[in-house]
Amino acid sequence: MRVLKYAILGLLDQRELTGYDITKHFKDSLGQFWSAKHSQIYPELKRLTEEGFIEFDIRIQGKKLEKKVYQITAAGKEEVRQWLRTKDPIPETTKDEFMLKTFFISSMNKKEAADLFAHQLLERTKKVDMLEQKLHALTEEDPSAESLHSAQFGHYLVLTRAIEREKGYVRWLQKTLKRIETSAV
Amino acid sequence: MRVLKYAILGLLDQRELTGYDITKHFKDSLGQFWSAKHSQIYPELKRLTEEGFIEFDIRIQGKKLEKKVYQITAAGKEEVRQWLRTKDPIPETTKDEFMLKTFFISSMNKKEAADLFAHQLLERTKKVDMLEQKLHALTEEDPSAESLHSAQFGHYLVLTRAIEREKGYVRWLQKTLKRIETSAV
DNA sequence: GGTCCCATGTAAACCGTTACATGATTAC
DNA sequence: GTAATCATGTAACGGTTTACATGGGACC
Repeated sequence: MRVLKYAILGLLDQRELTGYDITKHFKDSLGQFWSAKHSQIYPELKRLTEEGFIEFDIRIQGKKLEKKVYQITAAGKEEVRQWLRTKDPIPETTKDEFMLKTFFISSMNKKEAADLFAHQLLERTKKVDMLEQKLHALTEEDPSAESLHSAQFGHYLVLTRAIEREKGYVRWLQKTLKRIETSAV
Repeated sequence: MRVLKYAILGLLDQRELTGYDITKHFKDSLGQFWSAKHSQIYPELKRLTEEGFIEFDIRIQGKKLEKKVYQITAAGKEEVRQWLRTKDPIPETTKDEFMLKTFFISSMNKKEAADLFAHQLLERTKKVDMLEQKLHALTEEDPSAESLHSAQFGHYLVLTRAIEREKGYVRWLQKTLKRIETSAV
């Protein structure tokens, strides 16, 4: 598996980055589909360096703050390309605690179920708004982002996918909430 | 968190089950949104018994095969109800390795990207078919499953949600694949 | 001087998968 | 008899989160 390995190599295949920069990328749009904490990233960077897939320069910020700027090696580039070509089977399970609760809806009364769904609908709607603002900011900044040849195309694709995923969720929540509310007690 | 704890308590709140039965449930429709292997389930059952949320009877199958049939206790029922009422914030990240690769589309050439998307489209389309067959089987077996008051309503909801989730993914894949194929080299 | 952000690490605990291990029952 | 399924467990490993721990830089 070691997906984090490839996530880091993929990012470093675009530009040189510090561990801190990588952490920030996982808090941005990419974080909709993959993320890791800095406590996992720093040891992985150390390991990838030992394996020869990446290298670092130490740069001085200000007076004496040392930071490690990582670059991908030729071996690292080959490793990333091999991973990108690999077609894995799709996972059986995509974990979703809300849907687990939904499976147990017969253990809730009508009000409890309606409250749960209303809350989830509100949260997911807020998320759609947030994502649409991000997409707006991206296309403002780089109007060519929707083109295959833009360096931002991957960024554009994950945002559009995240938006459609959340909108689909919202539509299903609205439909199901109505069904719960209009059914006889 | 301990979501597996609640998944097991939720299942046992519906009916008594063995560890083996619980394992099977995670391979069924519920497995679209939560699952665990038997190697995780048996230790969790032991722990929940020690915590007083469940109990078991030993039943003899055939001549001497002993099986543990677990039942939820009053404390377990209260624990499940408290969890079902809890409104958690939605997770920032839903891990999806294919979308991680998509984010790195600028590291692929046009053919590699088209191949990757075509494969994913095929796999997701097969999954939609499989899920629709399951929904068909469910509504054949219990035509009242779409009603809030059916014991199968939770089962019906997870299936319809899984189908819509996968269909949304398929539509986005088709749209994006077309965009990749029709763009200039 | 304080607050927020930049920057890097380790340790412990927890969650999850793969592999190891065993044996009975059912249906053909 | 033999294969598939029922049934239960443990051990080792790997991935992920939370907490611990430290210090510099930029801005007000």
